[in-house]
Amino acid sequence: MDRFTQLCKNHGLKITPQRAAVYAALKNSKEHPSADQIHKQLLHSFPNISLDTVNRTLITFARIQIIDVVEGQGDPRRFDPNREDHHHFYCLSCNTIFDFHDPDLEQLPLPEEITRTCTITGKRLCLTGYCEDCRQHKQKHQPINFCKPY
Amino acid sequence: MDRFTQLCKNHGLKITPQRAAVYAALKNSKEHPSADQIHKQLLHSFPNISLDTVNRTLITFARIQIIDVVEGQGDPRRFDPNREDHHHFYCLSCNTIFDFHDPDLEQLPLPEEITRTCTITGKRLCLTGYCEDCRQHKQKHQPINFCKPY
DNA sequence: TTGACAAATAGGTATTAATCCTATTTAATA
DNA sequence: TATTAAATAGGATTAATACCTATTTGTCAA
Repeated sequence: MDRFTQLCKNHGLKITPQRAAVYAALKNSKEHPSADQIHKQLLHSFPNISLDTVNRTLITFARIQIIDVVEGQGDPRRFDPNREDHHHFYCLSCNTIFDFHDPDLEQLPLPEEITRTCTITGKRLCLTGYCEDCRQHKQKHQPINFCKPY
Repeated sequence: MDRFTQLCKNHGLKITPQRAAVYAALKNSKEHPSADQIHKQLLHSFPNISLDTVNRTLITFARIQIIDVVEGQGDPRRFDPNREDHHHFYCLSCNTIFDFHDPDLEQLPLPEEITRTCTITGKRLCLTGYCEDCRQHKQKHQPINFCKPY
């Protein structure tokens, strides 16, 4: 039994050709693709596969924590008036984002390969979890995005 | 001349009552609000202000780097098959996200106040900038989101 | 102070991403 | 192989965002 089959069985998910194809497509990608990109790619092998199935399947995978949603994405755009060096904590329950500072982190040198090859214009540590108010009342919002837990 | 007026003048922007109100509303907020939230709030003082104006104004402010867009948000949702500890570099030009590892960062203790009061389920450093391929050809996509530069 | 002009706005329309709805199909189980 | 719950396709809906254009308004120079 392959790994994907095992994962589905562990979570009571049926093993469908569509699911296997979505999983394989994402696993083989280094692009951090969108549902739409995966859908377009799979249309070659599954001419009738729907975008909804692809999106729903990806979200299912994120909920059972076999893949992740890239942080923040898929949510309405939010703005930040604070231009000082700071970092973000995202509460998965109430969607609050609060700022924090971390002088140690600001000092931390970045990997040499990146500083050598790329131009860096911004740096932010993104923590996810449950804030002080919400830690007792988890899953109020059944977060899909930017979630480790579900 | 107040700070907002100064910033607008520096960038050749006209000082309009709408802009001043949007700027003040965001500056006074700790909520990392969306355009829609700011729009609703401003309707009390500007009964005719349009959502487009609020959104456009916020994006203008982000372009001149007096505010920021919260990382990732506003873009179509993208997925990540990599469940190991890793971090993300976002290229502002080609929209590539690539993974990198940083053992030092993984070791770094987080601020005690956060670990004491919150439950942390995820940790990711998000770097923005221009990747090796794009550093010569900046601004190909005129990034709005997650941008320091414009 | 006023006139000219470019820039910004309002409000309607269009587009895009994401989700919902429901009839049909399918995988799992006995 | 029959049953049943789960999953899918495909169309419809919603929500966020961007576009379009006539009108208004800051700005600047006379």
